[in-house]
Amino acid sequence: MENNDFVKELGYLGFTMRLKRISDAMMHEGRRLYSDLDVDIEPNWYVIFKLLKSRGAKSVTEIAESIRMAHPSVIHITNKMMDAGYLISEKDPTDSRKRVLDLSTRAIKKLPEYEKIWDAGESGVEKALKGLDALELISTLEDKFFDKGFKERTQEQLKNKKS
Amino acid sequence: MENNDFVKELGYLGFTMRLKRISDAMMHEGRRLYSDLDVDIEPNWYVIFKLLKSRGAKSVTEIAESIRMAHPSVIHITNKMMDAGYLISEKDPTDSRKRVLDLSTRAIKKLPEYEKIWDAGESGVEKALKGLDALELISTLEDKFFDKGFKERTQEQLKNKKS
DNA sequence: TATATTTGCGTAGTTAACTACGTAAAAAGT
DNA sequence: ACTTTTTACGTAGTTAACTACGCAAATATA
Repeated sequence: MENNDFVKELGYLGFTMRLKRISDAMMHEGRRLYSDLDVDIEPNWYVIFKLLKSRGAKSVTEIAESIRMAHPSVIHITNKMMDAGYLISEKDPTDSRKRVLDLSTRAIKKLPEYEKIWDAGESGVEKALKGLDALELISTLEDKFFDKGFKERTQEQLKNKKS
Repeated sequence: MENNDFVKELGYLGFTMRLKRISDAMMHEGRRLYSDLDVDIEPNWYVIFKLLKSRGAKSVTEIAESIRMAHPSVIHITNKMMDAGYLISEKDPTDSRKRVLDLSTRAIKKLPEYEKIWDAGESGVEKALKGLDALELISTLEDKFFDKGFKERTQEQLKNKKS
C-alpha cells in the first residue's frame, strides 16, 4: 500500500473524510461479499433480522429509533425485505396509523444460514480490532457527535477566534 | 440521549454500521454548517483546495490517487468547483488525454476566508478527540481494511469454521 | 365537543459515494 | 511499422443514507 495519502496529512481536518472513506469501503466490501456468496440478502438487513428476532414485532418508527435511523430509511429497507418474503406487515389493532413488522416463517427458517455469515463477519472484524479499544472509541464518537454535532462545535470555535 | 441503541448491543457485528452512522451524521452536520454560514462552497471541496494549494496543479487521476477516491467522484466534485469558478482546467501539453486542474485566482483570493472555517472545524474535532488516539485508530482501520477488506476476512472465517 | 397539536407513515427529491463501460491517446511488444 | 495493452477521462446507472413535506389518525386543549 502506497503512502501518498494527502487526507492523512491533514490531521484532524481529514478525520471526517477518513471516517467516511473507511465506512464506504467496508460497506462496499459487504455488498461484494453477499454477491460472492450468492445469498438473497442485502447488507443492512441483518440489523432488522436481529432486532425483530430478539425483540419481537415492532412498528416502523420503533425500529427507526432502535437502530437510530430516519424512518424513511427503515421503510425503504423493510419494503425490500418484504418483497423478498422475509417480513410480514400488519396494521396495529389499537392504532390504525401504525404498521407492525415481524419476521416471516421463511425468515425464521433461513436465519441459521444467515447467522453463520454474520458470525463470520463479526469474527473477522473482531480479529482485526481486538485490543484496539475500537468499540470504546466509537461509543465516545457517538457521545460527542450525536448530541452536539460537528456544526455546533465549529461554530463555537469560530466565535472563540473572534474574541 | 436515550440508550436504546440496539446496534450498540451487537458488539463487533454492529461496528461497520456504527461507523457509517457517525460518518453520515458528521457529513450531514458539515452540509448544515456551510448552509448556515451562507458560504459558496460544499463539504468535500476543502480537500481539493488544500491539495492544489500545497502541491500545485494536478490531473484528475492524480487527484483521485492523492485522496483515495474513485476518479468519477473527483470529476464530479471538481466540475462543480469549476462551475463555481474556483478551478481552471487545461489540457496537458505533453499528453492530450490528461486534463490538469488548478486553483483559479478567485480561489486564491477566497482561500483565507475559507481556511478560517476549516481551522475552526479542525479545532472543534481536535478538542472533542484530543487524547483519544482517534487518528491512530483510523490509521489502523485503513491498514486493516483498505488492503485486505471486510469481505476477505469474513470468507477466511467462514472457511475456518468448516474445518 | 370542537379545534389544535402531535404522532406515524409514506412519497419525492437531494446528496455523495461507487462500479461498469466506452472512447481515445499513449506506451509497449513483436 | 503495426498491433496489443495500458492509461486517462467521461458518462450512465446503482446504492444508501438523508430532509422536507403531506396526509390521516390519535391525543391534548379550550
